[in-house]
Amino acid sequence: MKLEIAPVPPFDFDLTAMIFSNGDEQIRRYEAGKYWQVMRVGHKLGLITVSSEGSVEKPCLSVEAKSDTRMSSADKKQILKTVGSLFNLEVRLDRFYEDVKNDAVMFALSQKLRGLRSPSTASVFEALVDSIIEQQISLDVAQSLERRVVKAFGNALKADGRVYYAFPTPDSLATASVERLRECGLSLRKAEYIQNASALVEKGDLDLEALKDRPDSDGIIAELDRVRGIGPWTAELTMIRGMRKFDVIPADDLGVRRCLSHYYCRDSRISAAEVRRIAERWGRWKGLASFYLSVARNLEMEV
DNA sequence: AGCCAGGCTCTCG
DNA sequence: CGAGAGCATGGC
Repeated sequence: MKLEIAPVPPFDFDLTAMIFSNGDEQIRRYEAGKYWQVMRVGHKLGLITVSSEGSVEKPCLSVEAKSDTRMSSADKKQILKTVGSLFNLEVRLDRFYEDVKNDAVMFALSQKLRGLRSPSTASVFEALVDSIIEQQISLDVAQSLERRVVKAFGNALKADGRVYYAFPTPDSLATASVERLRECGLSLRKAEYIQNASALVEKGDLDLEALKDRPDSDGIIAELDRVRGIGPWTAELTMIRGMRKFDVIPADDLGVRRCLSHYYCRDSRISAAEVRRIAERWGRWKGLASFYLSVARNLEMEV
């Protein structure tokens, strides 16, 4: 089954999908112009493949879905919505670029990365769990732990003779034993954090999707902060990746500080306060701007 | 080899 | 209370 999406330009699908890929072909991967991952569609799973049939300025996406069962029209609608969320298609990049024009560095980088969108997760829960896993350890380590958790607790979908995995549900992580979580390489603490937070979500005591709709970012951070294992860093990362709240910036984040310092302070050591001061110029786009900086740094771009 | 990596909690003094 | 140890794995 094939569907089409014509997003608001600009959108550089290939650049965005490449960055979103976690390199594991059973979870999500971008290869030879095609991006794929398993999605929840209603109560079933579907393998979704996305490719670009347009350009950065005239984007057009082709979306293909494979499932064990037939897709209804409601299913198709949901697939389109989820793809839109994953790639943040509703974000008005043109306004972001317009709003950072007063910042020569950010403006130059945003021109070079024109059409890049920050990837999001299908659920807030996924962003939360990922963020907990990523606490303190290097991204390489975190990614390997994430893959193990997804394969151990996520639902499997067989398609074309291969097995793919969807991100685990709150229920599956809530009922997972700490021992089995630890077998994925998680520390005792993180295993407890994840199990506990998943149980809160499962019981309805922590309604992440409802939190997402709250307008005050400080309130959301405060609410998330009450959960064991979630501090400001984890809350902010969850908000950026899972809720599309770009008015926050994880100022304490080691990577954010390094990137920001590279482009604005000649690689000198800077404090979180300094990060916040500089980030003020990006207004409601702080989170997106910091994402642009990290990508630029990874691609070794210079202004 | 050993040290550090996109934090956070718990335990001391 | 504020400071500091402890945590897991992988890369350098």
